[in-house]
Amino acid sequence: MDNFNINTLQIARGANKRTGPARDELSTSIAASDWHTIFGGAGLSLAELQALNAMRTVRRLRGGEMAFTRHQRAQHLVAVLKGSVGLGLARDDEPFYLERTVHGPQWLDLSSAWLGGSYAQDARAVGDAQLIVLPLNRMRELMASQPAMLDRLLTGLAHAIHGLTDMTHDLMHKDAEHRLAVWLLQRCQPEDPTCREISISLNERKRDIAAQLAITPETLSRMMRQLNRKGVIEVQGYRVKVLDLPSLQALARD
Amino acid sequence: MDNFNINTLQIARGANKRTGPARDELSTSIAASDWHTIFGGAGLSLAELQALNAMRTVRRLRGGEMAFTRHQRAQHLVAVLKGSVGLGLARDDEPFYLERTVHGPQWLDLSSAWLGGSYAQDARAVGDAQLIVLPLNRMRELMASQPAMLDRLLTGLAHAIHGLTDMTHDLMHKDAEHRLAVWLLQRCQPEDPTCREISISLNERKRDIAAQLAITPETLSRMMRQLNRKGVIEVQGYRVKVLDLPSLQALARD
DNA sequence: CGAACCCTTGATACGCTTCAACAAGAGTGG
DNA sequence: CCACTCTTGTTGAAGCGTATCAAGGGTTCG
Repeated sequence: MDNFNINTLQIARGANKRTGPARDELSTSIAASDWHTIFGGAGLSLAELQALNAMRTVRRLRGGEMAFTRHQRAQHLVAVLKGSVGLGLARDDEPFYLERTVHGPQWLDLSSAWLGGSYAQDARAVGDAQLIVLPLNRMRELMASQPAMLDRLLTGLAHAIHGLTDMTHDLMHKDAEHRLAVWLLQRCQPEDPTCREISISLNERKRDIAAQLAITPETLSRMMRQLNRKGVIEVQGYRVKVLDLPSLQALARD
Repeated sequence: MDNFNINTLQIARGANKRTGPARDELSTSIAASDWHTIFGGAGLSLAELQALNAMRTVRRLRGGEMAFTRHQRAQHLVAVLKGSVGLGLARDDEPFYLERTVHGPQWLDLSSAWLGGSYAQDARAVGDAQLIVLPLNRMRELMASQPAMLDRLLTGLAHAIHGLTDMTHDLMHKDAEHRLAVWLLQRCQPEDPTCREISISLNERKRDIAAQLAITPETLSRMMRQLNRKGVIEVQGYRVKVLDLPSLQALARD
């Protein structure tokens, strides 16, 4: 059958082979657009950009490498610049208890540092990834001189809270099919609405998708097939076509 | 059998009778200790206390009254001063979809206002309660003049994130018995450890406890009986005695 | 080629919900 | 005072949703 191997996506091998640790790099430049994405779209002043670029460290991670663990003291704000990083719980036995995946330019952990303790979760790079690391004390200084920066951080934290609130709500009251529908819709958001057929390409392992939905890979497979049978989507390996958008939205709405 | 009626606790009647709305009051005074509890225990300066008392409004709620709804624009930081307020989803049919309950002096919603949108959830007073309402624009001014206040807010937001992260973690991976054990332990924390018998008094309806644990009242009842049979706790109506603390901790630990 | 990893499918088991019935306390009104 | 109603919690039987276990096939790597 149309059974694609994940290696096509160049993810799993890197995530399971333990290649040597990557070195930190300072020489990488960060585009202003990436800063804007991370800080919520509002206009960053030139002074802010300069200050951020002066304090930031870029850390390159190979697939499977830990970004941080919950035993480390959190003294930095951490964002993902490129690639994907999974948040969850590392266990002695291999399987990483994945709970959430953070993609592209986005905050990875904005909250732990302020509490003066350790990180709340373990973080592991899914594929190769790049991290932006900002020391807390220098961020404090920046906030003192640039009050606008303060709002961006508060907004970021508030955004995280609302996302987690939604997540707990769904976990409490919605079943797996609903959560999958929400996830699929979130994934075909930026597509062109003029195109009649909306197509999603899954660029993670399906078991990682399942983990984020808090279901087993087996259940995810069954859900996919079920939606396929209903004519809502068409699944071909790592390619999902949305055939009946209204139905999918109905499943996600309630 | 030992079937206590909830009315003994003077909660349910107030929560279901729709008594008239209470009027806002400015004349209530707030103890400095309450401010400290809300803002995380660190020392608030005299100037900060004065500013907070100058901007705050105290709102008295009768049982069942809405504190805010997710259709209102969030322009205030809201804390619970006295009583308990439930966060969740109000539905057309009576039953309020309770997801979390906030007790005593504690933040109720610290995040929504920063996003410039509406509240993330509906909030409803469980019994009679008092709210502290702080206008966002005046909090901004205070933060500008008192940099320490900024840290307190960031810490509060970070604390909320960690709590929600734990919640999602438990919902994803832990069963009802575990969550109940965690809840019970959280409730007998401030008790005197020298006393051989730890006793907890449930001052909410059991169905509200169940809602917070994301289980049905029936399941909660069964779990209680199960723990009772195991000799871990002894249940008598709204009085729970912890007989075997180590066992309870073991259930909560993993 | 075998080994390792992935996904899928089926059978079975378990946890929890749903539905229904019942007991007991509190308020209400005759 | 009693009957009636409303609420709450409890208990049991049945059923749904998802996990678990086991087996099989596809692809890539060494």
